[in-house]
Amino acid sequence: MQIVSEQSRKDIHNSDIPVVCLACEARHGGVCGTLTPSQLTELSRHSTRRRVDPGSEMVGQGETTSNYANIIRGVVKLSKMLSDGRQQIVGLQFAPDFMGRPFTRESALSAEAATGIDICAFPRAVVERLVTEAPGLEHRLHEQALKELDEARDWMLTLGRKTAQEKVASFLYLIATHIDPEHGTATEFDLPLSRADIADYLGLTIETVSRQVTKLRKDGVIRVENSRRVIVPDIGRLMRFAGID
Amino acid sequence: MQIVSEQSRKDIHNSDIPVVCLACEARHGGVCGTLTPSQLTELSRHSTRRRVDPGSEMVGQGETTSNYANIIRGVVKLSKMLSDGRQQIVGLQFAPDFMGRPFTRESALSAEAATGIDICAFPRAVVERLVTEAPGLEHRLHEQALKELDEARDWMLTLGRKTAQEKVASFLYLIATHIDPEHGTATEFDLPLSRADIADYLGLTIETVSRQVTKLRKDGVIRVENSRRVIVPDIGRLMRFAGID
DNA sequence: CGATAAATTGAGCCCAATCAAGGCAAGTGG
DNA sequence: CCACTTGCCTTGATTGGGCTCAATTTATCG
Repeated sequence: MQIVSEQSRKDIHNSDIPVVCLACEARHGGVCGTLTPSQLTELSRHSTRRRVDPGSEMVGQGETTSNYANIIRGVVKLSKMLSDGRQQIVGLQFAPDFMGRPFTRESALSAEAATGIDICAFPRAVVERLVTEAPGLEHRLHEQALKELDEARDWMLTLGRKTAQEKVASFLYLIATHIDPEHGTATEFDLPLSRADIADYLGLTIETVSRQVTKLRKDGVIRVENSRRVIVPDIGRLMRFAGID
Repeated sequence: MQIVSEQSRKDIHNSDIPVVCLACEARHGGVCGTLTPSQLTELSRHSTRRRVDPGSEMVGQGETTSNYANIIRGVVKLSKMLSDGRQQIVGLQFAPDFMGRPFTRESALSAEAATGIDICAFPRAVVERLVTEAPGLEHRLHEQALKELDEARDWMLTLGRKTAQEKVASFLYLIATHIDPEHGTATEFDLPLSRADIADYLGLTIETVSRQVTKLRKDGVIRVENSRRVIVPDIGRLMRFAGID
């Protein structure tokens, strides 16, 4: 985790918005959109932009967190582990999601970069003070929590009741809709997760994931250029294989 | 779903708190705790107390919701269904939880009374107006959402990675800690869910649930008075069977 | 190119699902 | 009061989907 930019965060006199925020890809999508220019300046003064390599752990299960962050680029996986090493990914976060569990110091899960990512990190104290001053900020965080809750519950149905085939199809559908939101009937994308990660997300083994991908390919539901690149000729057909309506 | 009390909700001149709220078991635990007396009066003016019989559906998947509610007594199960009928319970709510998904009109899940329950229901419009006036209310709803998110993610680990034995033990542990919070090392309680519901919550079949309960009984982890009443002589041992630390 | 990790494929097994039968308690009607 | 039904739970026998273990193949990278 190396610091990429250390340029001054001071406000610019001829603009209300801090320079670092002006060029930020998460300027409107993250939590920043609700802040006034002066609040944004205050936040940006304490923020640091970081690049994190794929596979490196950002927060460990049970650790005390000192930061919140916006994801500027890439995919983060949130996972939980049993004492004997069995692991379950409980959520994926895509740019420009907000990362961090408000109002709790100790993290109940671990956060790891699935791909290379860029984040904009803020000290928890600054965020928590801003929350009390800007009701719009808490509202935004609330909505993000509700979105994650909806996603978690959707995934519980997948984990508890779907077959391996449906699970893999559901995962591909999830990625398709998140990576390539303006898809037509056909779409194409790179998987942000390894087979091992996909297995941990679906509650399966690597081998089963691999076999089901092969099966979907043989059934003509997907085409596989290499192990990461996937082409979906007909999203509706993929949805049917995923058990979605 | 019959209306139990229709008494006047008007404020009493010699008290700041509405009468119906004074005697309410959820007065402090639900969302009401953060409101000022006048806001509480406003809310209570539009609230209706209802009793709902076990098994009756309160909100259907895909329906438009018109109400929020506090659970005064009993257990509510939140579930999702696939088109072919496979079902997964994605959450349980106990008194004095708040029920309802803020900021969304269409429900993504169905809510059904697991036991007999009492609720205090409010029109969504009243709640949503109060949210804009009382930042403390949004904060309380936010915390409830975060709590539910934590619980959902815990359960994802159970659904995805635990064995049938561990799942059933995890369920018993969950109920033990929610029904009888001030337990010592031993505890005893009635299961609020039928075998079919437990199966839907654990992503198992009723037969497997039944077999695992029998197995836990034969292993001396629990004693079973009748199919509903369970005695746990040693919570720590149950936790170990549940794969918790 | 060789080295190492990631992914695929195969063979056999095991845990939980399925299919089927029976028990138990509460309710119903003759 | 007893036969019958109904709902819920348990138990047994069998099947099968996904796991385990092992061998190859394919990608990645110095």
